[in-house]
Amino acid sequence: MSISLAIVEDLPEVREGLTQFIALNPEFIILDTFETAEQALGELPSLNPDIVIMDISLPGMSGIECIRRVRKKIPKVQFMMFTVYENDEKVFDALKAGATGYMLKSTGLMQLVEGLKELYNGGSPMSANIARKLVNLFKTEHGDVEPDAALTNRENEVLQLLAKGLLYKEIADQLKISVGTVRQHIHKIYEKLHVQNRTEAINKSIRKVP
Amino acid sequence: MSISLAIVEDLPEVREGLTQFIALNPEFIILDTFETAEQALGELPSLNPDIVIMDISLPGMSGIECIRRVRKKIPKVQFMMFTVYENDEKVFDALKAGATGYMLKSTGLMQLVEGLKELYNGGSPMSANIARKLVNLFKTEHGDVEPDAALTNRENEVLQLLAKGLLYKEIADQLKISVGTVRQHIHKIYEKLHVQNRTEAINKSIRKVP
DNA sequence: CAGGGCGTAGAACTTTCGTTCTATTGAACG
DNA sequence: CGTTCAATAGAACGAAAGTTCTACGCCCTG
Repeated sequence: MSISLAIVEDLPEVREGLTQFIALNPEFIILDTFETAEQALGELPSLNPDIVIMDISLPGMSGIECIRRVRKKIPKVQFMMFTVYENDEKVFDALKAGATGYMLKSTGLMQLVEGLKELYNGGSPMSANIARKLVNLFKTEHGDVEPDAALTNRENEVLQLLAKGLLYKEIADQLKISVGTVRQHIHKIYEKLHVQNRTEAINKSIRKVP
Repeated sequence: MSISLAIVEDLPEVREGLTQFIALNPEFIILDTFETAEQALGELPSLNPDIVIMDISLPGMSGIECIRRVRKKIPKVQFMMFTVYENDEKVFDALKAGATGYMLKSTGLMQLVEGLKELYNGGSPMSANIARKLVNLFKTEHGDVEPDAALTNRENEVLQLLAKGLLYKEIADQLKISVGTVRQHIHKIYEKLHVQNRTEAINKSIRKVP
């Protein structure tokens, strides 16, 4: 059972290099290659490959936008980013859009081929540098909180209500305490979370837990 | 310049297998090996290796707890998990504790050695299955916010920034428009969403909390 | 080409938020 | 038994947020 591929890559040398190298490997079948996201967008839904190897910087529509749109039509296709971009924004945007593999062009074709197999088997192969970005983000969002940053029970109650968008007065009424106390609790919460306002506090605490 | 290692692993066969295989590779020096987390905890701070290869299931203290404690003393040491555990909780706990590499014992020694090099060079090598867990978590937490159809493009842009907790002034700066306009957009947003303030708007559009 | 939606902008105003300071009570701890 | 901390509370004040009104240029559509 072979793995069917499509390639979206504007540079002819890279595209052909990829095609030829992958063709050496009998597990893969390359169904088609595209130079632009627009072309790919038209053809991919009917091609329905197992995996699309996707560049990011393309003339016209970006590879990321292309993923977003193609996935609406054929959600089970896997996307392997294969690009030079290594900055956080591009990486995270690609993953948000639905890419599940992310290999840098600098890591070489051998690893790419290994990665394609892993991707097909449900893994998320990625260059170690890319994985590090994810790990770092994960740690900033879920990292062990400093001891003094732990909120008290009461503070957590207040935070829950705060997160609903209630006014201080409404929170006070609901908890049967005064507005002054509410203010006090909230002030402490902001202090412990190192934030300046309600929205930041919510983003830092509530939204973290899936 | 060689990479110095320590190994924490209770099973003698695995420990010795690792030692011997890695010894074949001249880039590495194994400073010491430990059978328990407690032993490691005592010795690692003075050994100060570049990388610690860490098992999770150990008699007594777990490898994860060990990482947590060792990192307090020598924060720059890198930890490579090398374990059979593949369930989400263990993986995420290890990463929270400070592990930066996570390879499954099933992936083989060759890849482990490759991973050690990548870890030393600032990457986060991990088995593709482990990376997939991270990617999935990332997507559930940062999943694309499909812009609310009722809002105009501009209004959606403003809402995104509003949701980050930015001040009106900051939103204005970022979008290169005046604060008056920002106020105007936000007012329209609240009107369309039938809400009274920032937090309610975010709950209704982005977080979809009822 | 008139009308409507959109994006822009500012003025004037009220409400809410957030900070700072001070103070009291009760529980926990060594 | 003093100390520390969570929870309570209020006063006073400045900083943002949010409302209301007005206005203009642009583009699209009937």
